[in-house]
Amino acid sequence: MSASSSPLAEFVVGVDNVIFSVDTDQNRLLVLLVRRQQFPFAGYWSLPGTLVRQGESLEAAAYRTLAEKIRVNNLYLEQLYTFDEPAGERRETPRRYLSVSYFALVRFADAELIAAAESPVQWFALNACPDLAFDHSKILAYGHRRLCNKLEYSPVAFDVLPEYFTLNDLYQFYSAVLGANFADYSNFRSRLLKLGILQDTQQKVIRGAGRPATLYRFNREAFAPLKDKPLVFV
Amino acid sequence: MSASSSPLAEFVVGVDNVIFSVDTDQNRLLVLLVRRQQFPFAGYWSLPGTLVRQGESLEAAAYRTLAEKIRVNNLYLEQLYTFDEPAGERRETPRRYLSVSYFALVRFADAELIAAAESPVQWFALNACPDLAFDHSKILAYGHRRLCNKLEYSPVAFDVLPEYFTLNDLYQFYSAVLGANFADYSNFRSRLLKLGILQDTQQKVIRGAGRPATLYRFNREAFAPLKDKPLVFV
DNA sequence: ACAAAAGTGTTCCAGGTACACCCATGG
DNA sequence: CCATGGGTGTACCTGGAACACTTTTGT
Repeated sequence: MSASSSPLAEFVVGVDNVIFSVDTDQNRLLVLLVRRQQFPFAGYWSLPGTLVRQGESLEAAAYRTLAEKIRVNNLYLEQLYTFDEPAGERRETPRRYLSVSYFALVRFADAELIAAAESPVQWFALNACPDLAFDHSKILAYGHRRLCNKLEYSPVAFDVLPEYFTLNDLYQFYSAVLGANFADYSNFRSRLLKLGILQDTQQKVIRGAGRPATLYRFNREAFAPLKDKPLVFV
Repeated sequence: MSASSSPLAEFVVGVDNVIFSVDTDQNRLLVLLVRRQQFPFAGYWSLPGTLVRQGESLEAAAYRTLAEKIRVNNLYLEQLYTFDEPAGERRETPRRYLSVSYFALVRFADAELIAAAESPVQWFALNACPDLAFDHSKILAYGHRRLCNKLEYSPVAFDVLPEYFTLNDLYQFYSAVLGANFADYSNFRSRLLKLGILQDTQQKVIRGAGRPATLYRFNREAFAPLKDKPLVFV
């Protein structure tokens, strides 16, 4: 804010998105990557990103990047972290680069990838992810931690599940993200039901053998008073 | 990353610090503010901030701002959030401004304010804080939430308490930040002691009337294995 | 002797864990 | 009638909340 003794840096600001989705059928946590075509790191996979344009907010840039790669109706998005270029790699000419990363969770069912010949885009299972360009592996790891926390303390899952879901869908969702090392199914059931935020539509759904499952939906009104209370979903 | 159809924004990047400290004697949570002298918001108090210089990392800029205002040996610092200028207030000429905020906690005992005639700097009790310049009140609120969370899930308190402290010091510290509406003293005691991360130096200290208190110190070795386990301090 | 501060112990209860078990459907 | 997945119930245990009580100092 003060007149400085040494010259100010001029920045170009980029936005990089960590876009997660969960394939509940296959019980896999997915991340969206694009294949770079240009120098540097040509041929490497990287997080979808863009540079911020004049008059465009950071968040708008994040949404634009997302919209260029997939068509999706239901998603959750929040800012993740701002990464400096490491001092070593920093090329001060002509302008310095700053990456503001965003974290998104999208509904898998209606996420439709926009295939472009020049920039292939693809879901990767998180545990079968290649080395990424730049410091994107670091950003991805950071995003994964955030995802786990979000899931435990806030109802993001419901932004991204189908409107009507079974308790088993919900359980699959959680275990895909958190890695199967959490509460067993029946305890998960009772905890969720006791919260009183799931509405029992009397409908049943049959999937192969076994007893039909009840369809539930998330009850936003019932959840509202619990917002930012310290409640735990797993 | 792609050649864009509309021109890129050029940024100047600033760093704004939310610097907290705790006066355990008076049981007050403090935040460091500076009084602005220039337009805009002349006369208002604001968070200490600076513009990022060429070749200077974000974090380095945060440390520099801190060092310009106070001399302190023990502190904790981490990035908080990156704030866009709201679309309304955004003046596109000549360059757009981006604020990366940092969050710091410093040891009160050895924090020595650097008084400069041109820019007064002062501790404010958080609950007696004036309206701040720009959107700094919003940033401050965000920082306070982060502080509360950090305190509950990580041992930042020990970065900032004196090396030797009584359990009551620790309790005062927590209640100054979290606002006295948490566990009572004796439960706090037993929980902390049971964690096994406090080392009982056999020394006692007498402060006025009452039974002498045991001095403890934080045992980093004992804590290491518990790192990033989900453990709760309050 | 009494107040003040440190420190210990006890009782009660909510909520998590780990199971065993019952229910409804397809093959 | 059995395998499969959905759903319920129970017994056990940990850990927090509240609070009574003891210990050691100053005045």
